Amino acid sequence: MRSYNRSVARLSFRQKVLRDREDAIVASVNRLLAAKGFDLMTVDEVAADVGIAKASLYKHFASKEALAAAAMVRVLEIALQLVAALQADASLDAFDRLKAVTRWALQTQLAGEMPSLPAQNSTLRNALMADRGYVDRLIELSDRLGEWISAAQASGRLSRALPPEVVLYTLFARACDPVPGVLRAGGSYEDEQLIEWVLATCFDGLATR
Amino acid sequence: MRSYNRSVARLSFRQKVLRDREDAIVASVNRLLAAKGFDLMTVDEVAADVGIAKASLYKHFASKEALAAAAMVRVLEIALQLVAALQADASLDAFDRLKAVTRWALQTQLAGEMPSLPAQNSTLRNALMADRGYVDRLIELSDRLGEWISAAQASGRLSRALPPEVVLYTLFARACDPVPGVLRAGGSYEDEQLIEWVLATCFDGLATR
DNA sequence: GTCTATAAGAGGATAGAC
DNA sequence: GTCTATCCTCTTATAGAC
Repeated sequence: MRSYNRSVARLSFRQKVLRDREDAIVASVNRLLAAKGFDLMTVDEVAADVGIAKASLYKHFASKEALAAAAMVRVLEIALQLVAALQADASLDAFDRLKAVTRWALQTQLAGEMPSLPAQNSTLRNALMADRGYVDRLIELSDRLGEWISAAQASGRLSRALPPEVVLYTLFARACDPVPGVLRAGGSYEDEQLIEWVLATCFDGLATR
Repeated sequence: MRSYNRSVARLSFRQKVLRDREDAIVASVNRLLAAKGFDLMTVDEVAADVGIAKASLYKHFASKEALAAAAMVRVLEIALQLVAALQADASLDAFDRLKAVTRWALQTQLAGEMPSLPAQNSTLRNALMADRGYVDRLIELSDRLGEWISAAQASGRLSRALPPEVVLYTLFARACDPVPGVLRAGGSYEDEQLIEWVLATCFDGLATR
C-alpha cells in the first residue's frame, strides 16, 4: 500500500516535471514564433533557449511542425479562457466582447507572445490540420466568436452588410497584423494609445464617422 | 563610321535582350514571392521558372535579396504610375484616390502579383534598406499617399482622430492582408464582391455606420 | 529522457569550361 | 553570360551511449 502510494506519488511527480518541461518548451516556441515566425525559427534555437539538447526536444515533440502546433494550442486555450470570462460578464454585449478579445490579441502581439504562422507554408498547414487538438480548439473558438458576431449584427452594432465569415477572418487577421509592431518601431506612441488606434481602424474604419 | 553605328546598334540590341531577360526574371520572382513568400521561395525555383541555370541568374542579380528588391521596385514603380494617373483624374478627391489605390492593391494581390515580404526577416530588411532604388521609390510612394491622407483629413472624409502615419501603415498592410486570399479559398464569393467587402472593412470598419 | 555526434538533404552561392 | 558541377553552410532529424 505504502509502496503503491509512493510509486503513484513518484509517477505523478515525474509527470509534473515532464509537463513543466514541456510547458517551458512551448513557452519558448511561442516567443520565438512571435519574434521570428515559423520559417526563421530553428529547432536548435528552441533547444538552446530551453536549455536542453535538441535530441531531447524530439523526445517531447515529433517535429518542428508539432512544436508550432503546441504553441498554437496554447494560445487558443488562453483565448478560449478569455472568451469564457467575457461570456460570463453580463455587463458586456456581444459587440463589446468582440472588441475586448481583439484588444487582448493586439496586446498579446505587442507583448511578443502571439505566435504568427505563415498562411503560405503548406507543410505546416497540413500538419496543423491533421492535429486534432489544434483543429478542435480553432473550431471551438470560431464557433464562440461566430455566435457573438451574429448577436452583434442582430443588435445592430456590427455591420449587417458583411457576412459573418468576413468579420471572423478579419478579426483573426488583426491578431497577426504587422501594423502595431511597425507603429511601435516608429517609437512615437505609447502602446495603449497605439492599440486604441488600431482597434479604431478595425471597428470604425479609416473614414470619418 | 558605319562600323561605329553597327557596333552601337548591336550593343543596344544586346542590352535589350538582357533587359528582357531581367524583366522575365523579375516577373517570375514577383509571382513566386506572391505565391510562397520570400523564405519559401528558392533560387532554384526561380531559375527553373525562368528556364535558365541558377548560375546565370547570379550574373544578373547578386543575391536572393537582390531578386526580392527588384520585384519590390517593379511593384512600387507600377504603384507610382497608378498614383500619377489618379492624381491626374480631376474627378476624384483625395479620399477617392486612396480608396482606388487600395482597391488596386487588393486586386493585384488576388491576381497573385503582389509580392509579400516578411517584416521579420532582418537580413532581407537590411538588404532592402541598403537598396537605393527600393528606398527612394518607397519614400516617393509614401510621400504621395501622405499628401492624399492629409488632404482627405482636411476635407473631412478621412478620420482626423488618426495620425497620418497610422493611416499610411494601415493601407500598406492591407496590400498584403491574408483576408482576401482566405475568403477566396472559402470559395463562396466572387472576387469583385470580396474586394468590396475588404475595402468596406478597411474604410468603414466592422461596426454599423 | 538526456546527452554527443552525425546522418541526410535542402538551399545559397561559386568555379571554371565554353 | 550561359552552362554543368560542386562547394559549403545551415537545418531537420536520428543513432546510440549513458
